[in-house]
Amino acid sequence: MKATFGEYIRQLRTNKGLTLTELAALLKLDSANLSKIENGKREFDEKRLDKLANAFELDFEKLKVEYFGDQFAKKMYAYNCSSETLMVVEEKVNYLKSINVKQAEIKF
Amino acid sequence: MKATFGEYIRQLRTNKGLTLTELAALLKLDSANLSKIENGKREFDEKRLDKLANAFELDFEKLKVEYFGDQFAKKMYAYNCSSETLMVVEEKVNYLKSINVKQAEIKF
DNA sequence: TTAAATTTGTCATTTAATGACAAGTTAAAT
DNA sequence: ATTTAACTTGTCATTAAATGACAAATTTAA
Repeated sequence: MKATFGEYIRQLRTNKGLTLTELAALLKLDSANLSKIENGKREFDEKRLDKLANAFELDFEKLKVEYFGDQFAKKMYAYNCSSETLMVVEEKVNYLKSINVKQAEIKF
Repeated sequence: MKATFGEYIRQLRTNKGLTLTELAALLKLDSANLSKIENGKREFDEKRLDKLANAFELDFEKLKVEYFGDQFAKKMYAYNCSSETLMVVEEKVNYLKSINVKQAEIKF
């Protein structure tokens, strides 16, 4: 998906023929703020990801990819992080997993 | 670098034979809070990345990779994001570059 | 055993995120 | 052209999260 998260939501919404007010109601937020979200002027609150998934019957795992992918990309772009950053993320995720495994082993 | 950002700082610090109090002074923060940072109980504030780079004569670009890599990895791990997320990040960074989104204010 | 170093707990303060609503603009329909 | 719904923008009070500060407890090393 080559778009910001805001653009992604707008696409979903317009495809389904919903107005800002209608979708905002489903997401339990103000239509003015949803407008800002779609236009990249506010962040979508991760607490509403489940409501978004329900509204459009989306696979939640894929939605997370879209959402967090957007978040990380914005930061990387804003701070001009080299693409090497992503390799390091992969390493570090594995490291965190390995530590967690060790902790779990100690428990039992 | 296979470690959390806190572990990374601790390594730098102990290699140089500094105490928490000494490094904390260089970073303009409380030694108790630096301890929490090294132990992963608080976040290192990005406003201090420059001070950290100075304290240890680090390449700033590499430090950013380490720092943001850590941040993203923690989130990915906490939310169990699939590794596909990183592909999406790459796509989205390119997308942001292509549409030349106005850069956020960068503090360093 | 004692002094320095580190860790932990707590809380007031600062800072950022959010909700809410008014006012403005755009777009479509008649 | 006027009206109406849809959308955008601006602002501000409130809420929630991050941070600073310091006391107290624990660990480490001399």
